[in-house]
Amino acid sequence: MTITLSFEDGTIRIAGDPPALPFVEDDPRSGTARAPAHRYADLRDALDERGVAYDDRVLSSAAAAADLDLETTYELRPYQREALDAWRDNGDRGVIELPTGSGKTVVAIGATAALSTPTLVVVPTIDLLDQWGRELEAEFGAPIGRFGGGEQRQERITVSTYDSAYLRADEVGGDFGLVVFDEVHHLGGEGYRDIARLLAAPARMGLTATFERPDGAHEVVSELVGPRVYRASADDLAGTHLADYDIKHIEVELTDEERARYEEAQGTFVDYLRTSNITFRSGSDYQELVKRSGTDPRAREALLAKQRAREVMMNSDNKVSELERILDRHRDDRVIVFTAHTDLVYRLSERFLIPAVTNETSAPERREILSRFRDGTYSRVVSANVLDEGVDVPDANVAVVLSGSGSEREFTQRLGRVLRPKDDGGRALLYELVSRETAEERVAARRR
DNA sequence: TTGACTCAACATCCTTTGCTACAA
DNA sequence: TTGTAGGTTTCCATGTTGAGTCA
Repeated sequence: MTITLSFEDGTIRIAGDPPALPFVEDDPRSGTARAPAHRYADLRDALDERGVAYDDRVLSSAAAAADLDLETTYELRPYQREALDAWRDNGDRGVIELPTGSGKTVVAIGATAALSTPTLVVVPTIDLLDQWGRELEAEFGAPIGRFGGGEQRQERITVSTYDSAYLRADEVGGDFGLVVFDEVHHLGGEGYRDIARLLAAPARMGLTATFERPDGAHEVVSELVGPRVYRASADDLAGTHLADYDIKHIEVELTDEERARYEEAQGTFVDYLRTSNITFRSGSDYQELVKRSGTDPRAREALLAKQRAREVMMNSDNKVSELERILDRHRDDRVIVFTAHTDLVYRLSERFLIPAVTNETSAPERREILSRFRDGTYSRVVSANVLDEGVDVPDANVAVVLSGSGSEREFTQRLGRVLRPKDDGGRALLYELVSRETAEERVAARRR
């Protein structure tokens, strides 16, 4: 009896009598065997290896028959070519790690053209949905489908948000031969990883500037998309394809009043740790404290105190004074200011008359501000985390990080905002402001 | 079509003191 | 002996996004 493979609700249905394979399970309800859709390529390999004949109906007729005959006019830069080759050598699977501004999109376009198969591109934001849509349309001269932002139109090349892909993967999972995950580190999220599980696409490409995740979930991404096959850092490309840069680390003192508030709050936190048998041996022990805070008022008070201490050290007055000096020094430059708190964003915006972009800024207003930043009407902009990722931010040459998390990813993304090569060949500059003798010194050390 | 709202999901959040098991 | 990695799980707060609903 011949084996027949087909796609059904995010799984591969295997009718007939398949050999025992570790990822194939019996499905008593349908009387057939099933494998998770993402194992499609493995399944075919295993059957081929055993010389088992099978009728493959997994990819919908459109996807299976399609030779889109795509061509790209892009001339790949040497590192882009190497990345694409490494990905192809790994059986059209794997993650490519390239810094912001180095042209990750171009590599994906190269892959799409090379495979000429129906392609799904998954992106985290609507902004990126639009950008990819425009770029693919211009490059291939074909209509580009969209899942997300109020549209649900499928084409042979379709761009989707992670959220819409999550909602539709079990239904359209058999329609694409190639899937590209932009900012693929998001795929490690508990829910999003199901997207990759429900798609049958044998060819998979992940793109990111920061592959590794502090919670280790990049291992899951490796399983679902493939291992990291190529990596170039900002340092590798600085001076040639990206701007050279300097990082200036500036320490500021807390005022007496801030110091008192900081010590009081931080003391409350540390005291609780000392008296409650909570040890911080590894990062996730913080979760233990959070859990306790649900039932233990003292734990809750300790966390709130920690929150207050963080606010004091991150938003200290002397950082604002220091920013004033920096802005003065860089009158003729294009400056992006980053903070960790929206309150501070608005304070800075009022005091220095800088346009602010936060999550509360409406989409049209945000477009307006960024467009004026692009054409030079505005030379400065201040934001919390909105501009870190997934937004097309016009190039700047000076970044000021007033405060941030210990996340290496956040830091890399912020640095990436100033790394596009400068017309005059000038260097980019990132200022990092840190309150002396506070936990912020550790935080800053951790992110690098 | 728009704008406002709600909701769910994701990400970060972190410190000293030395437990325990195991590998080099 | 010395050095290093190990195991556990649902939520204090803030910032951000996309989807969905309704006027």
